Amino acid sequence: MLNANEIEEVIDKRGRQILETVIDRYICTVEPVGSPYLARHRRLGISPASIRSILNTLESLGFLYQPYTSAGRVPTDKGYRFYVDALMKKCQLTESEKERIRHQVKVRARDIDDILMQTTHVLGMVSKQLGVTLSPRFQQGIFQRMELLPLSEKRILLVLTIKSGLVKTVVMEIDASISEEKLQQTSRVLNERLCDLSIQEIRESLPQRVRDLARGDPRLVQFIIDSAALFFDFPQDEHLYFGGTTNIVSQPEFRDRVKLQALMNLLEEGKILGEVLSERGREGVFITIGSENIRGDMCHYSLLTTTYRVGKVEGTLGIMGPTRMRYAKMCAVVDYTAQLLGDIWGE
Amino acid sequence: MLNANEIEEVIDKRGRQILETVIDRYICTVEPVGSPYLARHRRLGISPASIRSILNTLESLGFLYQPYTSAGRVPTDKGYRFYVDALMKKCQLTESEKERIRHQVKVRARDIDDILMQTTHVLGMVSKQLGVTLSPRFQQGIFQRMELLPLSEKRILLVLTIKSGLVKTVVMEIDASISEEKLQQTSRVLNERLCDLSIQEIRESLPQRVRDLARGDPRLVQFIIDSAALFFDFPQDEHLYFGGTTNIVSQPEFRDRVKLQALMNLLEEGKILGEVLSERGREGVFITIGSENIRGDMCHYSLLTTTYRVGKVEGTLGIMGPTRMRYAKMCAVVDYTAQLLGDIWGE
DNA sequence: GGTTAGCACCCGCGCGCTGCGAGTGCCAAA
DNA sequence: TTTGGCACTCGCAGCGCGCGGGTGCTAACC
Repeated sequence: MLNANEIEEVIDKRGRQILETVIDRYICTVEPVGSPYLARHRRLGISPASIRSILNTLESLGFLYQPYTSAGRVPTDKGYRFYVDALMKKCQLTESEKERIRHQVKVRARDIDDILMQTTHVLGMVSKQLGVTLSPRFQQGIFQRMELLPLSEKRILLVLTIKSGLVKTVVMEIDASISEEKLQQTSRVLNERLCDLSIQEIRESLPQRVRDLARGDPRLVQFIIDSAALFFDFPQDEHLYFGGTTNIVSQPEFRDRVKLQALMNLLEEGKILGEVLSERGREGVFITIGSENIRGDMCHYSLLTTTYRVGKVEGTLGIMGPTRMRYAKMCAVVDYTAQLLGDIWGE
Repeated sequence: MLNANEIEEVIDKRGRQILETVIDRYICTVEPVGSPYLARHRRLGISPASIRSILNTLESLGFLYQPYTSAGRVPTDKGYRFYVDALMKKCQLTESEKERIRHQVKVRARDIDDILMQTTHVLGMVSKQLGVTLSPRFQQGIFQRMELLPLSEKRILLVLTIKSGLVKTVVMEIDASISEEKLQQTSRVLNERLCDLSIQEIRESLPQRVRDLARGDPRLVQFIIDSAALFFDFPQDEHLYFGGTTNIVSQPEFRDRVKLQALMNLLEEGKILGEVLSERGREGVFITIGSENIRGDMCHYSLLTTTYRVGKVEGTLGIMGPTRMRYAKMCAVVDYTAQLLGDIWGE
């Protein structure tokens, strides 16, 4: 973010006003903006000719470009960046918008999966872009308790609960039959040892922590140690939700079928987008615009994300769309939604 | 399905050959098929003129239509229906296709959710259509065991296992604190009473079955009875997966943006499609073509589904796409995939 | 010097015209 | 009943053209 002096150095006040107007206008109409419109629209008391010369300098600074000779101007990624950093006014959601989000998120909210799904959906709907959510990072959670339940002869259910209230179940297949009593003993002793550690700590030091167990079934303990990677390491476990494809498909930038298909690929594959999202741990709303996204084919989109908290566990949610989007509004939506999610889980 | 005589009554052999060729051709090219192509292609020893007269009768029977005067012919829904019922030869997948499906389904198959997701994805990929899967109908399952685990002061985790190996967890919030011992007692006695019943039976007769319990915590039992609808009734629980949007977006019928958007809506909303799928309990592959689908906007698509089994519990999987699709091949794909899913779960 | 009116010029877009070609229906002859 | 011939239909791609929005340049103006 630039401060006032630095901004002044780059463009003077009139330049900023014009850049802002161009961006606002282009976001609505998706058409190049020309000097006549700017002269008519803004009470700047400036003639089209003067505006043209300002547009010219804005273009030479790389904030605008002309799609072809003697067309109007279109913002560049750099232009949007300047807008976001220096020009954008903070936007508040109206009470009815907030209400709509609150309502939708709570519809049929039975478990965290439901909530995240609904949240993503409403993010998409309200923003008319694509809502994206990454499920909380389980590994940050604090171990609360584990339980081992017999399913059948050789299959055992491991139920892992995390302090924030998350519950995770894994089915184990073990090549030996173990009595129910042994199971209970084992889980009891494991619970004692692992209490209050984070999942990450457990994963890193499980063998040392449980090596010298007196009670419990040694084969089972060994099996759990061997499979620790599976139980306590959830690299792929960050589930990606997305919602609002309906909206984004109708955005004019996706007239081009190739682009649309690329987007679909990106979504369905999920891997790249998941990785990108999981690397975005920052305070506040984190915005990357177009070519600032270097991964995959993301360079045609803007991404607006923030961190939400479910107890002590963190996840990422946000909005993805064409670079042409209402950044101020989108910021507010993302921010409010993340906050709401934290509140709901607090209840 | 018509028998040989009935088929003969409707169209003679030459007519059937021509209808089949038109359909095969149209499926590849997505362009109206004309008499010159048919004369060239098939060694029928028949001139274009004769073919035209046959095409004429096929059209008057409603199997074909002309998109405009003096264009070639395009199959109607009724035409596809006749093709599927009477003309289509059973198609076998090649070993490499089977291998591909097997491989994909098992990638990262950790729990049933993963498997179904992967399955749906591969259904979409192999068919180049949209793969759709409805998760198993939990209510048909046979109760095996339940476990009550304390999460915190007033929150209890209910773990419900079903004979086929499915596991379901629900977090309960109860307005009283209950000792761990009481919990165990309660779950033990409930397990005795509910053993070997189907979830559906339990849902219908839970109060009668547990009314006169001597042991266990009465408040907890009452709470479980009161919430039986929540625990044992999973109307919305049939989760809908879909995969392969990438493919279907590139199908030429979705050039039309409105259609594409309608499709996206159908998918994302999920409700209608979910209902439609859940009503399709039939043996074998069940095919409905275009206007035969009366629900929602489904009348532009064909749906090909079958039932898969996970233990005793059934689910539905299939393929959805434009009416123009390779029905024989798609049948084989759907059939093989369902079978595979049963086998995997058997292991 | 910054601002502005005037002007020549640029270029995408929509429109109408046209010719081509694929395909048809009809008819008369085989 | 089949077939070759023929006139006709109609979508489509290509082309040319004029419109209009927008520009840059220049010369005059404050």
